[in-house]
Amino acid sequence: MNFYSIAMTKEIDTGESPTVSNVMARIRQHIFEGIYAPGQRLIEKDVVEEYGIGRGRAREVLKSLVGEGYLEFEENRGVRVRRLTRQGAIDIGRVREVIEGLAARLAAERTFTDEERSTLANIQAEMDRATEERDAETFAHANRRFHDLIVEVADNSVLTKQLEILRVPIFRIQFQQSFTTASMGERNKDHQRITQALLDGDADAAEAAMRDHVRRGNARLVEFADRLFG
Amino acid sequence: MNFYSIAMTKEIDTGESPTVSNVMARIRQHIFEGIYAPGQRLIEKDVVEEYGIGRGRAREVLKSLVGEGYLEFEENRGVRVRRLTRQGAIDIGRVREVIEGLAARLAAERTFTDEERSTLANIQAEMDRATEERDAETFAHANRRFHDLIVEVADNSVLTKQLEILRVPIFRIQFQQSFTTASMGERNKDHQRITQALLDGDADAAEAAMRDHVRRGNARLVEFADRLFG
DNA sequence: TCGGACTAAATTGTCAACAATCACGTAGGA
DNA sequence: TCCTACGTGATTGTTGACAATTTAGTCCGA
Repeated sequence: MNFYSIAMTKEIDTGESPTVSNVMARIRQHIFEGIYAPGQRLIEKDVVEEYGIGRGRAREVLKSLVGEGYLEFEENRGVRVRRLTRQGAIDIGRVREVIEGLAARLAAERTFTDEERSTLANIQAEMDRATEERDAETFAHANRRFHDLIVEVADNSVLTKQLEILRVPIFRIQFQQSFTTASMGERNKDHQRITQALLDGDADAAEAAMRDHVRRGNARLVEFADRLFG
Repeated sequence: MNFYSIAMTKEIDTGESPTVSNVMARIRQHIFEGIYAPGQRLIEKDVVEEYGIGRGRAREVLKSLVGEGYLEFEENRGVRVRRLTRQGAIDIGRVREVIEGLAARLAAERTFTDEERSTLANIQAEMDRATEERDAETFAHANRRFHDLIVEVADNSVLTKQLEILRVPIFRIQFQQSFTTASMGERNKDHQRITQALLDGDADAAEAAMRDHVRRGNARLVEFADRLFG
């Protein structure tokens, strides 16, 4: 499962009313891509028109997304895309650290298939190359596939879902930040350590390396956000 | 914040329609207490009558709880209390292990107030006494307060919410199991280690001890559930 | 006895209309 | 100029009725 393709379900273009889960997936994707920005209100009327559903349905979809943590709700004022405070970012970061660490542990505990081994090696090689060539965009893309692969191999549905939600509010910031090549060398060293531990099947090392990696990322993230927003 | 008192909000008995969040809290509490058993369907009409709200509202409340993970939804068949598969219990257990571990770490990183220190010491003393006297009920109660205190001191809103949801589906099983005095000695030894690490402010030790403790609990839980359900 | 088709009740899905509330601009007076 | 009061449009809250679907029972024939 690749969480960057949450809403890659095909459009139903037959004039039929889209399913509730379909609409939810599309809104999630919009939030993820930043089409719906943090703090932006989602007006029921707009959702109704945009997705071609009734208002009752729209309200239920929005309430579900509130429950999942994508949206905030305020009485008589509807919903808006969840905003991130400085403290919230820190809180998320610490939880994300241990969850991503667990993903690495679980992945390392599993016996990799040959295909998984070569996929991992290929992604690592691509990141090495991108680091060498200071190609931030390629690195960012490979970075995503790297983390996704680990979560996929970890094969824990609870972890997958929680991590998806934890990643949403910081994804945009990470994206902007990723074009800073300054940290690329350090980040790739982390990746190499993680990759090695995974291929060795060393769960302790994999978890420790991943936690260090995420912790450093969190520190950069908070610093970056502070520079942006004061 | 004590997550066992989620729905302790007072009844509004004025004939007024209860607030949405109030109803949600009460349903959560019912699920937690097992009044709504896993797999049990929640019929919209019943919810409407039970809580005195309109059906539209009821549907939105239920959809929110689906989003939060308390309920499962199936098209044209409504919602039911989330069921737990064997694999699901294992997946939850592994995530819970690292989250509770993080709670212990965060708690240990904080400087305890005198009041917190004495509260912790009192709970530990109560558990020691209960273990000595093989008083399973007292032990179970103190055990809850112990884990709640740590989460509260950890003071991380993301952690608090995630842990609350993770605990729901296994709470009932833990409750039945808690009257088994067999593991009480072992469990209290774990608690002592955790308490000591917390009072020492040793974050590494606190996290490690808590993770070991939860991992052992998970193992007992799965074994217990297997005996129950085959 | 078994199984399939049919009916009726229960339940969920959908929609439209109306009420309540909020946001915002404007007019009037000190 | 400033501030309050008011009114209007925009938005959310709520309800009820009706449609679609599922569920459960019954009848009937092989």
